[in-house]
Amino acid sequence: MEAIERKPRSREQTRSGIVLTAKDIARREGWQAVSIRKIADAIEYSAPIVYEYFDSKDVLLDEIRSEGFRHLRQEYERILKLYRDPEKRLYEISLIQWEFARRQPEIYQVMYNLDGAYCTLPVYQSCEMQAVSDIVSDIIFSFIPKSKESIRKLYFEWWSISHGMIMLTMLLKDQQPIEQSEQVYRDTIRRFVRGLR
Amino acid sequence: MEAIERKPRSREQTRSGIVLTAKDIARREGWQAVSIRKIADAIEYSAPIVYEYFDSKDVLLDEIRSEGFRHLRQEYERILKLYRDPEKRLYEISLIQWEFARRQPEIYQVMYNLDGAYCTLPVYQSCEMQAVSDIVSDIIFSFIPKSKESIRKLYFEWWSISHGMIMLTMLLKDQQPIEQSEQVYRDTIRRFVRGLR
DNA sequence: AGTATGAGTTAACGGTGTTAAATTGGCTGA
DNA sequence: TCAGCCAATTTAACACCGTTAACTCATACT
Repeated sequence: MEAIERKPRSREQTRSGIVLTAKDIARREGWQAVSIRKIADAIEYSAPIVYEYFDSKDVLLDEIRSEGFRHLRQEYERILKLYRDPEKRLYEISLIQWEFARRQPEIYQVMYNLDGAYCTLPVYQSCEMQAVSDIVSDIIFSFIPKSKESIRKLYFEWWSISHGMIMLTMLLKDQQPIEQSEQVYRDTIRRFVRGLR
Repeated sequence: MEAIERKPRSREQTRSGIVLTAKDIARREGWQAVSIRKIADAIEYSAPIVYEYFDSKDVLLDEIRSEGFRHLRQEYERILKLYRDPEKRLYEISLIQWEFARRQPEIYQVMYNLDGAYCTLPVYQSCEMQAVSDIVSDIIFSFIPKSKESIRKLYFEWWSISHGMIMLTMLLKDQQPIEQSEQVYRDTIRRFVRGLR
């Protein structure tokens, strides 16, 4: 029916092969080097095949981005199960964020259109991003049950500190040892969390 | 000798025309839409002419980036002349940073490779960026003359907060009124500056 | 046997950065 | 006046890009 001799792969395998290859090229050569033809070569198909799985390169990038947010969400929820103390929760979730950006920088890049990664589909209003935002907002709320506006503001602050430090660390990665950056990150987050009491 | 009838322009005029056009396209259509041919069309030349002024697109982007840092530096120094109090200085410089990113987002983008802007030349170790870093570091030092490492850490923190908030504001610009973001920015920076005492 | 289906390919369009070759036009020297 | 040169500028080309239409071809069914 469908089994070709080249290399029998299910539709799902091919699809995830595309995603995997895109991420692989991005990791090794940067997002600006990721092209449909290069992906097709790697999965041993011609370029138009990719379009049977993704309507456009934009949609492919969006998929990878969503995948990133879903992964982050899972990790967040793992932390929620592990700890009950809001202070501990927020601190550990911040470390998860750091680890994620450090271990999979190419995913972090495509999530926020950094360093040549460019996906035109808007990040905000994506339910995957909303989900991770909500988790953090909820933790902050359980901390200090203030008005929605206050929570929003504090979440805004938390995200800015975390994301800002991650970005600067990426920028200086050849200049400043990562351990040092991580120490500053931990200290600053800890101070922020303390400050919420 | 050199005056052509098309439109007599000096070498310097043509060069700045290229830069101006690049920024203009970036502002209106985003950096991913900036192409050598489009720039050439706008300045009424053919594409190869651009290469007589800039060795590559990368170098052109780098020039615009450096210009951005130089502009920022000038504004910083204006503040230094205006105020002597370190607290006031750091606060006002933070506002300058905010204003700059708000008024010329396309420049801010190319400075840090955001949203499709991508320049492969490294930002760090560029003396223009070093200059603005030094100004802020010096202010922090005059605040609390601690060790070089402490200053470095505090500068790292300041930059992260400022840059993080600016990025998140750009991300949410259609979601959240900019006045609200600005209020949070001011508050957070003020708190940071106070915290330095 | 003949045809329809579907997977996969090739070829094409208009775009990109970049460079070599060709062209133009004005000036100089004979 | 005309040949020749030089500099400015353009055309044409290369190899890539995202994307789509048209084509091939083997299989399955009538």
